[in-house]
Amino acid sequence: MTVIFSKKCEYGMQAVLFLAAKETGSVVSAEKISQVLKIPREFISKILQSLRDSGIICSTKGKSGGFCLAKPASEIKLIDIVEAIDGLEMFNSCVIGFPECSPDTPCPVHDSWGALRTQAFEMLSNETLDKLKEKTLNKIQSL
Amino acid sequence: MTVIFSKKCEYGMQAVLFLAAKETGSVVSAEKISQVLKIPREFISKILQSLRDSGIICSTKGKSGGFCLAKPASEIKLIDIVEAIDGLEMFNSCVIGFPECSPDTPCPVHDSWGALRTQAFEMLSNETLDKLKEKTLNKIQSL
DNA sequence: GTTTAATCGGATAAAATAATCTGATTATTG
DNA sequence: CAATAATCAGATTATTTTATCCGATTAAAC
Repeated sequence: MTVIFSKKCEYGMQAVLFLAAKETGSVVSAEKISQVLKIPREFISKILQSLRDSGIICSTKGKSGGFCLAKPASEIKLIDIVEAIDGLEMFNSCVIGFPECSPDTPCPVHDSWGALRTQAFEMLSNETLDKLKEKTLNKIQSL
Repeated sequence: MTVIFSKKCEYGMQAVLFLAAKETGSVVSAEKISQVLKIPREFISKILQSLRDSGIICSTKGKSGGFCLAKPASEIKLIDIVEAIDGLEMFNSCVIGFPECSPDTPCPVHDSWGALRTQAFEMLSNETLDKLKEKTLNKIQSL
């Protein structure tokens, strides 16, 4: 194995990036997202529901219903999606699994790993969805 | 969730670091490792067996048997343990789960994540067990 | 040689994650 | 108002990962 984010989180990021790449305010169904991103339909539905509960996206029911961003793409960061689905523990836990890895009782790679982890956090915090729009469109076309 | 390495891999790294912190040639039983590192005994046994199959450690059977490094601590890197247990795919797969993420069809964070991933790989490749010996001893005392 | 303390190997169990099923509700469209 | 197309909620199933059990084998110590 070796996973950074859970499947839920990966799919969630893909789906929200997809929504952000659409014209503002346009509504997309779970079915459509499932088809374009090749994610099992019922699974992405559940993930979208939880992201709605977290306030990142909105949903409308009924015919021609679907999902859209809950706020401008410039105000949503990748780290928000990670936090909503997987949580932020990984940014504060030991990479080799020792308990209570802290400056007082550091693991053997505490400092070197800590630096990397901070960089990863900052990257995910800097990347807002609008900045990624064009690249997202390109990637989606290749799927 | 959000995991870098599997539990197996985390435990494996801890155990091999522990062996490397002992005097050269000393043999440690799975029971002892389990107690010191607080890892379920039967589970760490299996992990140690697989690391022996990978040639990273050796085992001797019978009374006063146990495990020890298969080569000098200066010749074992953390990445070797990761490779043996979790494999190296994570260093070549998309962080947000898109298929075929490559320079030709990059995901929206391909470049920024790629740089971090390379740094992580290099860190794990530079850290040999002997360099980490003292820090390992300190950490183990705090458990 | 018998006891004891260890690994070994194969099967099994438990827990977590990923995915699916089903039926209800909601709202648009004709 | 009936048909349709969507979300919603709860239950269930499947798969993977984590952990355990048990009997066999091995070798040291007495």
